Amino acid sequence: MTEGLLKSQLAKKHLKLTRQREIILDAFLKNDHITAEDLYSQISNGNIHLGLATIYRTLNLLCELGIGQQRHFGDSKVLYDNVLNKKHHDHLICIQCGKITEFECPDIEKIQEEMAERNCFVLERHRLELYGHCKDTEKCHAS
Amino acid sequence: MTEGLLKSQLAKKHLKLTRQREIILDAFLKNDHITAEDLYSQISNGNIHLGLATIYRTLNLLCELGIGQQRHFGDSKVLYDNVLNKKHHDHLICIQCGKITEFECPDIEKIQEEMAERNCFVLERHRLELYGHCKDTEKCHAS
DNA sequence: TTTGTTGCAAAAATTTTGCATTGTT
DNA sequence: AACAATGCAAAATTTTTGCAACAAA
Repeated sequence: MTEGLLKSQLAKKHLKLTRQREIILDAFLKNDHITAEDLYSQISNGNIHLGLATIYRTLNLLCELGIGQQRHFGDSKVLYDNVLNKKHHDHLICIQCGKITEFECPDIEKIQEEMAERNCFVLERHRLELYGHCKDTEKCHAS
Repeated sequence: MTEGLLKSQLAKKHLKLTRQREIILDAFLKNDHITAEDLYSQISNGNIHLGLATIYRTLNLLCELGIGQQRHFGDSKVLYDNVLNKKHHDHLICIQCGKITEFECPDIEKIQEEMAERNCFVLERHRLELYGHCKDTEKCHAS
């Protein structure tokens, strides 16, 4: 299913389906947000060796195909967000444990449209990140 | 006035007021958002030479003092946002001309609080960026 | 067989750090 | 005099690129 997807997406651009691309897509889709380096480690742990450059190239390719999206979240490293079969969403990031939760909020998006218009601006896309403390684990319950 | 501010802020931390720090603060406050590299160029153009490392160190210091804040905006370079005497604000970024406009929106912030709560999350801060096309100049009016 | 892809190492790009020297308090 | 800051060059970090060998169409 995903293999088929990848293949057809690649075919459109006259690109080739390689074993490496299959491996990377598979690993990528098992995560919600991951860095190139971490994906590299995950794949290495499965005793498959791929060059880090290939990971970067493929991750960027997945973004072009609309399967991934780059995010920052204040870190120096880029996180690749798996957006396959997902609607647009924003993120809650726990400052303490690093947990990332996705959410949607049509109400906010509506107001954003208004804000854009008020500023003579045609909105294309947005990025909203909420940082705070999650109450999920003991170490994360808010003070 | 700003000199006094800088001096007193530094004194609190047993840090010293140097000519370089004055120059950098002055230049920084003339901008709303700027990269370290660009600030370096601006200062160089005034025929003053400072090391780039000093710019970085001082910009980071200004962030610790609450005068600046780091931002990403999707670029690889960090933008330093001048927040002296400003309330919290978010940003509209023009994809075409790069223009950055600041805005506030209490309505959105209210909903953010609700979203955080609904997700068992204590909100600390947020980051909202709207990307699109501004209608200000000919080259930027939306299609 | 043609063209795209990989792996590696080297390069790029951005930011930080070590250290001797200099400047502030 | 004591301590912090600067400048420079070197290092660190993250990502991209060139190119020869290889694999897919």
